[in-house]
Amino acid sequence: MKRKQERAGVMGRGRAPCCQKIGLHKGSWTPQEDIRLITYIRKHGHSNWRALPKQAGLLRCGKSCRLRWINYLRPDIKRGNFTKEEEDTIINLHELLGNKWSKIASCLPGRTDNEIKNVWNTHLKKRIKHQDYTTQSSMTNKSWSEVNPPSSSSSGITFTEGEELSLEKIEIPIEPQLDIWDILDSSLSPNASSSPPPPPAVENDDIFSDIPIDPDLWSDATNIDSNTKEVDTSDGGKLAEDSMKWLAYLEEELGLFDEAEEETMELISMQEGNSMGSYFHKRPPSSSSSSSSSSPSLTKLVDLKCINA
DNA sequence: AAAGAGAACAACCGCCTATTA
DNA sequence: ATAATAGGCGGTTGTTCTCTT
Repeated sequence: MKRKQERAGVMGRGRAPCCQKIGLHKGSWTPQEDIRLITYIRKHGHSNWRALPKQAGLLRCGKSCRLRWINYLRPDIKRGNFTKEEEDTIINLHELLGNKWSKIASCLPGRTDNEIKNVWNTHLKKRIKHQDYTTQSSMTNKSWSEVNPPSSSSSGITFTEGEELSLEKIEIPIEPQLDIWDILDSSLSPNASSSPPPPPAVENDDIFSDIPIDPDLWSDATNIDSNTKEVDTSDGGKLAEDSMKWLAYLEEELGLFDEAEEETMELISMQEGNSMGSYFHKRPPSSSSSSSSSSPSLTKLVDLKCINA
């Protein structure tokens, strides 16, 4: 940390910081910031990360917002332990691509490059070292993939004889990818039984009233485009209700639950066990790595040309 | 029950690349 | 063709959690 401070303290030299404004928040994101970011992106999208924090009223730099969204808040993030299949896929792809985490991540839907990088650095690397060690005595002059041929029951990546490193296509088993917003929307139907309320199409700005914003910090932020506030009042009642449900759900997941809102939460408690919950768990249960209970239900052909490009 | 060690994870930093003016 | 800018990527670090003693 000290080194960082010293480095940061060298003004006037080197590359300019991405954020000119001082006074921005750093470190862990608060639940309030998360809600603010989610709500803003849900409503306006994220076409311009640099301008986003200003317009969303966040005291963060755009990069920080982007990272938070991509690595944690994105609705299609798959959280929880990596399956054996996913781990084997990472190992195989790392063998091919090296530390190209984003490319590896592109072959693992729902996983982020950061997450994959962490998994690799924490235990996959060790596992490989161990495997190398245990096989060293009997195997010589063999690549890792030769020593550890992917079986059809593990990684799902198929190596055709003679084309080990020139894959055009790799079969990667993936979980069926559900659009979280579809899941949420489906929860509105009378028959829906296990999904959280849908995110609102319109934000309720009142929820931010407790978040102090320094008006000077974003002094040029007063021109938040009111035209982009696509408030559709034609169905205002339902939208407001959706907003309440969605925000209440977020608050519960983010630990902001207020007993005074119990009434609202009753709506949500009926939907426990929903898949959305996994997206907001503070931290997945202790990851003694691979779960053995995965059952890939889809096999996707991934065109590795995108990787080679 | 407390302390220490190690593991896991979120987030930051700075460089690189693509895009735009 | 060049410079400026924003987005993306990979390496690294600090904090928190879990396990062991």
